[in-house]
Amino acid sequence: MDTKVSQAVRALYGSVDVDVKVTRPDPQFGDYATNVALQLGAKLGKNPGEIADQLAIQLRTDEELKEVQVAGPGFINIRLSDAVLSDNLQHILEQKDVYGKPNTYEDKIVVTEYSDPNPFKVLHAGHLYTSVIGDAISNLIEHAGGTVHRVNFGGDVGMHAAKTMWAIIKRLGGENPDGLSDIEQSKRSEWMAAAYVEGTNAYEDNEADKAEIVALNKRIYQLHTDSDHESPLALIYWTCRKWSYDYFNAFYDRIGTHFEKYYPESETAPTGLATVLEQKETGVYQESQGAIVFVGEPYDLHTRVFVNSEGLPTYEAKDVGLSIKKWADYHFDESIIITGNDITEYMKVVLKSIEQFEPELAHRTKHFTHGNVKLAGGVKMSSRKGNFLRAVDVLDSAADENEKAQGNRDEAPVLGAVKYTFLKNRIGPDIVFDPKESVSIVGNSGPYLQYAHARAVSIVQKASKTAADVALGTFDDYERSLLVKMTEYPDVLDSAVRELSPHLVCTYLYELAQVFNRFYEKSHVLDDEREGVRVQLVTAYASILKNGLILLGIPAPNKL
RNA sequence: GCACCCGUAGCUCAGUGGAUUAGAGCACUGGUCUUCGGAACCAGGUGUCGCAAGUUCGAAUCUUGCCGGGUGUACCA
Repeated sequence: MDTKVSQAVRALYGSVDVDVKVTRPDPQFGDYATNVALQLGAKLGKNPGEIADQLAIQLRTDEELKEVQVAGPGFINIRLSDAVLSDNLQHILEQKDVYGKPNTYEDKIVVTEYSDPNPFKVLHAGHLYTSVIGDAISNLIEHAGGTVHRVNFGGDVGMHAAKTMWAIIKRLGGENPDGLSDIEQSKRSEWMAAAYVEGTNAYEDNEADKAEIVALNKRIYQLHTDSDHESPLALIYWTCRKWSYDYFNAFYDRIGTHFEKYYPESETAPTGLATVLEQKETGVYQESQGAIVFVGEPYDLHTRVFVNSEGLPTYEAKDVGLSIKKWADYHFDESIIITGNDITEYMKVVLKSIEQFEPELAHRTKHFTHGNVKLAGGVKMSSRKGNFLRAVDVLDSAADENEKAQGNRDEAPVLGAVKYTFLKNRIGPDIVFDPKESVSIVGNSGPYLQYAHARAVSIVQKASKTAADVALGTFDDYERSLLVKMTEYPDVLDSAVRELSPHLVCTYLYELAQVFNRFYEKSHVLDDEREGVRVQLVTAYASILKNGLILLGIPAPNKL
């Protein structure tokens, strides 16, 4: 449609520099609309209404357009002919699940990094949120032709690990690895989460404990440097570290996310440290007050510590190491790091420092941020106080809700409800989550769409007529509005990929389902004289719904 | 203090690099249908689009200044 309008403009006004924009207006106005005449009016100093009239005359010569009307100060509203819509329907049916596939990332290698939980800590609602977001974005890029490598970065060393380990050792009555066998498998993650809280409180409240934790932190780094898997401390550390990864993997299995690679900080730290020390010689990093920093002020950023005065790499250096490792492992065209927006400024400093010695790497790296999950009523989550939402709490409350309504504990609608709740909003602002209200299973929700899909599939399976039985010809109003809505899908995907905005897909699918439900309410499919046509419409509709849901990471079973 | 993000219906949010009458869901009230699978459909809104200026034929959308909330700002991650 862009092309058609552009051609009409060129035919009448030559090569005017104008940004031809075609939108999808309210269906009562048309299938498409453009305000190009208003733009031209301003540019050429003519009456926009007259320009619109002339363009309309030009466009009416196109047989593929059924209606071209001028409205208001110079908008042009356009409707497609039924013949074109028939072609579109055939196209959807033939292409099936690849209908509307954009090629934005064709032949591109993309590394997406998200979720990033820390071993020795609990998975909270924020990890679930960022995992769902990261997954949907990865899916979108993949669908647009990219080769996507999903990776996960996590702190298996550092103060949080030391805090947890300190409390664990205390609970074991010393560095006594045998005591770990008393902890039941199902209790392990909770037990470690409690140890983290205990260690954090000790660190904040007691100077002597704090000193012990700081010392323990260094010893844990040393375990890695020495490849120590034998000493009592090492046995405790490696066992608990494995418990954490088991816990993560079980969780990712449950939500259907799979990472190709974990980058534990213990592996990126040495690379990061070495790089920072090396680049200190070239002047990228500087010594300051016993630490090694990157001075950000010349770039309108702030100064951050990369190696602390103990000689240990901070998160900054570990991130430098991570970037270098990812670059070496994948030689990506684009690296997308998806995190909360609280580290936006931090990441700018890290990337700016990398840009000094590895510009190509920095330029190909994109930091994409989302808001934080907040509890309703402005309650702040605090792991210390224990009033935070664990990731499993969110899933379990959705499961309870679903059981109340449907009487079963199927996971598909639970994932649908949770993921859709997280994805339907624009990525950026904080999202408010009310554990009591839980997640929605009616209205604009995942289960609504899953159900809509299952119902459509069920109808198709019962149909006796197929596409071949009927000539398409013309469409009635309900058929037509469904079909027009379906032709919008490629545009939606294109925007969603360009803007990495899964919520555009959510909004669209919901609107599509609403249009379908209106059609469905008024138009009988089976045993109707128009069964052949309608079955095709329902088939195409189901394939788009399924495609969209899968892109969002939401299961779309044929039966619920 | 400085930097960045966010203020749209009672609540949670859409609103595409400007436009035809600012829209959904939830909640509330009423209705539809002897279900092609009711997780449905239909009807019901007097919203200071945070406030105020500015630019324009036209601003929720762009600019500036305020107000309010959040986050970040050197040895945590």
